[in-house]
Amino acid sequence: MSISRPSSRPPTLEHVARVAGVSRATVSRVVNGVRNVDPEMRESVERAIEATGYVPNRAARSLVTRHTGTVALVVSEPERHGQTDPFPGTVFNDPFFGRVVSGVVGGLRPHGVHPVLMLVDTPAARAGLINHLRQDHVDGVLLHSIFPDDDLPKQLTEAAIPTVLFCRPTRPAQVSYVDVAHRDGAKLAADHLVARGCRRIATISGPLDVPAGNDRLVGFRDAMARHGFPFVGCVEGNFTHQGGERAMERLLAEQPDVDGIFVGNDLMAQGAVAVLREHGRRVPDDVAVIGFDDSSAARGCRPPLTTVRQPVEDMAAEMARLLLAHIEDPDRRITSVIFEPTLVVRESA
Amino acid sequence: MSISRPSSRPPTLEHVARVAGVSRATVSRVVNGVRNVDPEMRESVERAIEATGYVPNRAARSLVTRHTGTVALVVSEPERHGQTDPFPGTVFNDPFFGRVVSGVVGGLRPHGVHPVLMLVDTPAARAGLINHLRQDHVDGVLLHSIFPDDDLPKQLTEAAIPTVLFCRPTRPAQVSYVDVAHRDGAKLAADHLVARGCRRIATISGPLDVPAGNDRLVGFRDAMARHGFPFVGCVEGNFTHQGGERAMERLLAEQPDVDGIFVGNDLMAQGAVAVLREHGRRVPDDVAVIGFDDSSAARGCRPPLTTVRQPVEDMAAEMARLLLAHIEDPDRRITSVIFEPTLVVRESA
DNA sequence: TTCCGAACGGAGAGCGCTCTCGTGCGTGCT
DNA sequence: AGCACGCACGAGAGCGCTCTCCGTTCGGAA
Repeated sequence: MSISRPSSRPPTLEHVARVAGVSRATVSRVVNGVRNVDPEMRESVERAIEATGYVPNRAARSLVTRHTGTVALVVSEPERHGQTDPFPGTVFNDPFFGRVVSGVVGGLRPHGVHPVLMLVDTPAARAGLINHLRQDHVDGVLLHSIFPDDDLPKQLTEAAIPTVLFCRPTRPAQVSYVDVAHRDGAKLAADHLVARGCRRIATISGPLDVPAGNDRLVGFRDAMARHGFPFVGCVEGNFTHQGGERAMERLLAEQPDVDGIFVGNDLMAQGAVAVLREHGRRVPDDVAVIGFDDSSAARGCRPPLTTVRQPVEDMAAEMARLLLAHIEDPDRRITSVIFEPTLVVRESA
Repeated sequence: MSISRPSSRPPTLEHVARVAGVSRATVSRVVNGVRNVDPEMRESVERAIEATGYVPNRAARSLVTRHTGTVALVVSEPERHGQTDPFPGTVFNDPFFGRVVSGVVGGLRPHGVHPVLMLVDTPAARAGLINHLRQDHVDGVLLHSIFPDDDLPKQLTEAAIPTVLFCRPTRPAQVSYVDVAHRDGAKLAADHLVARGCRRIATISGPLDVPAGNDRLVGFRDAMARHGFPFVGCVEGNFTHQGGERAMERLLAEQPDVDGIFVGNDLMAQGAVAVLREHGRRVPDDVAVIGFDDSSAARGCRPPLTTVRQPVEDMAAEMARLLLAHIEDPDRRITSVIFEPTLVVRESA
C-alpha cells in the first residue's frame, strides 16, 4: 500500500477513500450503512477498510452528531462524615451494586455502549455533576441514588439529560424509572410468616427516608393488618450487616418473644440471624427470618435465607434499555416499569 | 446578553470570545491556563465564561489533542458455558470487584477522570476489544483479568495502549502491574496456624492456573516446610463460596483429623466454615480457619474470620495512578508495585 | 531617542467526521 | 422521442476546539 500517510496516525476516512478510489462521503455511507450504495462500490470500500485497518474516530463523529454512544452510571450516595479512609464507601461494597452493574452491562452491551462510572458523594461533586455531564457529552444517565431527598433527578431532567432511575425518586420528578413492587414483596413475606404459624411477628426495616425502606415496612404492616395483626413492631436499620445486628439486639430487648421477623434486606437479615444464634435462638425453629433481595449471599449463608427476590439484574437491564429508548427518541414519554418480586423459600423461614 | 446564538446549542469558545471581546485563542488560553494572559483580560474572560455558562466540548478537544480524559476498566473473565441467564457472571458478584472499583474511582477522581466499564467474557468481545478501545479513543486501560492464560495484556501493549494490570500477568508481558505479595501472605497464615498449635494442617487453594491461586499455595507450603511440615495437603477450589463448601467436604473426607486450614480466599473460607460446623466441628476450637482478602464479609460472618488482608482499594488506586503516569509520559518505564499483606486476627483462628 | 527582545493577542489552519446539496445518469412514463 | 423523476455519488461546509505563527505592544538598555 503506497498511499502516503504519516505512520504515526491511524487511518482516516480520507485514507480509506483514496484507497478505494471514492469520496469520503461514500465511505462514510458504507461505514454507517445508510442509503443505497452500489454493491460493487460497497465491497471495494469494505476491502479498503480491511486493508487499512480503519476504525472510525469517535471524537470526530461525536463532534458533529452531538452524541457519544456512552452513558453514565451515576451512583449517588450521602457524604460520609468523619471517615478516615479515602475510598468511596458503602455502595461499592454492597453486593447490590455488582448486580446493578451486571444488569446494566448486560442491557447495554447488545447496543455496543459502555457505561462510564461516576460517583457522587460530596456536595461539590453533586453540584458539579451536571456540568461534568455536559462536558463529558454523555448521551444519558442511569442514576442509582441511595441519597435520601436527592434532587439530582430533578436537576437532570431540567438539564434535559435523558435519565432513568433505579427506584422511584424520593422527590417528585418527571423521569422514567424501574422499581420493584416493594409492598407486594413485603406482603409475600407477611403471608409466609403467618402461614408458617408465626404469631409474634416484628420487622427490621431499612432507613425510612428512602422509598425502599419505607415501602417495605408499610407493605408489611398493611399485609399483616389484613391477617388480623393490628400492629407490628419495627426497628429501623440501615441496610448494612452491622446495622442488622444492632437492630436485632434492640428488637430482642424490646420483644424477646418474637417468633417471626421480616428484615428489609439480606445483609441485615444475615446480621440478625447471627445475633439470634448468639442469643441461643434457633433459626427457623424459634424465630423465622425472611430477608429481601435474594443476594448471592442469601444462598450461601447458614441457614440459607428465605427471602423476597428482587430481579435486580433484569431491572437494571430494563433501566438501560429504557435509557437507550429515551436517547433514541427524546420525545418519548416517561414511563415506570415495576417488577414483581417473588418469594424464595429456603431454610430460615 | 444580546449575543445571538441558537438557544438550542450550548455556548462555544466563540460565544465566550465575543462576549469578552477577545479572540477564541485567548479564551482557550484562559480555559487551559497556558501562557500568560493579561490579568485584566483573563478576568473579563472568566466573567464571560460565567455569564455564558460555557463548558468546553470534550469531543472537539479530543479531536485535536488525541486524548479523551477517560480510561477503561476492563474486566476479563472466562466465558461461561451452558449458562442460561443473560447476565455477566462471576466477577460482578464477587465482593472483590466492588473494592477494585472503589479504589479505582478513588485514585482517578482527583484527576477528574472517570472509568468506563468494559466486560470481556466471550471470544468475540476479546477479539474486538482492541479495535473497540481504539475507536473509543480511551487514553489507557486498567485490566482486571481473571482469565487464566489471558493474552490481552500482550495485545494491549503491542497496540501501544497504556495499560496497568491488577495482578501479575499469567503470560509474560511488558506491562506495569500492582499485586500483593501472595507468598508473604500465605506465610503469615502458616506462622499463625503453627503458633496457635495446629499440627494437622491443610489448605484449600484457589484455581492453580491463576497466579493468585498458585502463589498462595506455594507460599503456604514453603512456609510450612520451614516450620518442619514437609507436606501440606491441598484441595483445589475455585474462589467461590460454593467451591469452598465442596472443597471442604473433600478435605474432610481425605483428612478427617485436620485442625488448621488456610483457605485461598474469604468466600471459600466462609463456605468451609459452614461445612465444618455442619460436621459438628467447632471453629476455631476444633479447626482453625484462615482466609485471604479481608473482604467485608469476613468481619460480618460468624465467627468473624481471621484472614490475610489484601489492601485491594490501595492497590486499585495505585493502579489508577500508575496508569495516569504512563499516559502522561508514554516513555515511562514499566514498574510493578507489590503490596504487603497483613494478618487480621479475629476469631476463626 | 532608537533598537531589541520579551510578552501577549489574533488569525487561521486544521483534527476526522457527517450531512446537505448539487450533479449526472438511468429509468419509466406520456 | 421528450420529459420528469429517482438514485448514486462527490463536493464542500462546517462541528468546537487547539496550536502554530505572526503582528503588535511595551519596557529597558544603549
